[in-house]
Amino acid sequence: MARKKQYNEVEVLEKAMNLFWKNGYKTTSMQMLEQEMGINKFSIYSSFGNKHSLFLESLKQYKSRVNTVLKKFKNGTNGIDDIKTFFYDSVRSNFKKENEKGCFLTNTYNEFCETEDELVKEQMDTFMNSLKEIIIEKLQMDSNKSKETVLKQANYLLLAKHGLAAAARVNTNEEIEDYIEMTFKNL
Amino acid sequence: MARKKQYNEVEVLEKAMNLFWKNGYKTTSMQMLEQEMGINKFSIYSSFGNKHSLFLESLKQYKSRVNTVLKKFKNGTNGIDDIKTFFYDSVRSNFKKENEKGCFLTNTYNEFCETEDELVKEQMDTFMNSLKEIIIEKLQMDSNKSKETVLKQANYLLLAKHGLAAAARVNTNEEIEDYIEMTFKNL
DNA sequence: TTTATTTCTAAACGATTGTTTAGTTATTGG
DNA sequence: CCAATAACTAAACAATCGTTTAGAAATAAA
Repeated sequence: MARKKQYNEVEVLEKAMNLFWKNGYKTTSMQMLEQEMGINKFSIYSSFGNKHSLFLESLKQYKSRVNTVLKKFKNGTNGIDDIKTFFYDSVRSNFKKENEKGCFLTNTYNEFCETEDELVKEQMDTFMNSLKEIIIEKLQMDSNKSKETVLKQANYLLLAKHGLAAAARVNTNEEIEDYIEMTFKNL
Repeated sequence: MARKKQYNEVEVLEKAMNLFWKNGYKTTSMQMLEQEMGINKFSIYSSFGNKHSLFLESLKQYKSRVNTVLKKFKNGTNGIDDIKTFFYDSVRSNFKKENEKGCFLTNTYNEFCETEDELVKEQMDTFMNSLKEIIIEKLQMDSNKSKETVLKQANYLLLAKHGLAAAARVNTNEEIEDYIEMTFKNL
């Protein structure tokens, strides 16, 4: 028995996510969010609480999107080749778009690694850990590898993935492709 | 015929650099700088102009420090081994310290890559270009490599260096060591 | 149509941002 | 010792930050 919301909460969250993704947390102001989301500050606060919780929601939204890629990754049966495909899939979204924003999670990791924001760090860690698990799983498919080698290579690939995500913002598609190919030559 | 400065400009600049290095530009406030540098806002402004120019000075200070490592790198005669040594030297400072701040230039690159701050970008580009030049030079010492291979490997190493710097903030010394060894396995 | 309830607009909130200014303190040269 | 000059302290500046609030507009049920 009252007025209806004139916006879709998922749609405006998606827009907020893209803005945080591009500019980071600190640089993105409520004024910018207002403009990008197309709704009033009041509406933002009534739907998402405050800036920080809106950021956390954006992170979760991103993770649920990434989860699709992660599931495909997990379900593969080709060992190292699956990891390579995952690397390509991770930067694939950037290949199409005009503006490369890298990986939202990695960007956030870099922005928050000196802070004491436990909520954000928690979001990061759960993702990194599940990623590491899958990579180890894939590497273990090759029965020739010792346990030590598996762990060493997993660390290598995790760090390479982190670096790739960071570098994907400023490098060309060709450079990125070369990098991935070279990375897997070493295994 | 007047009062003397009660602080050393190079010393306080070094302290400002460390704060920017750790927290980035946006997160570091004048209040934080006041406290860290141990001098009043007035003194900061009279010595360095404003926050932005203080940041640029901090970048230059960092670059001049890195230049020592870069010169050693350039003067080597061992080709790829020199590059590897340079990679180790680049993260060496982190090995000792309690708090890993990564590479100030890479951190800045990541923070500013979506902005239009030409002065900061200029500082970044000159460094990246000179780095790429040296890497190509080193790779060319191996006369077996084709021109194409050299360029491809140079791009690979530059991206790996970028990624390493980004990851060095959140990874352990062991992981970093493993990563570098793996990176140079098949060049 | 009226009334209750919710969403909207827009202005204002206190706190913090980077920056400036007025006034005090200290040091140097005469 | 005195006067001139530079560096200090501390308060205030306007602008912007994230956040809240009061009142108008709109919609559903009676």
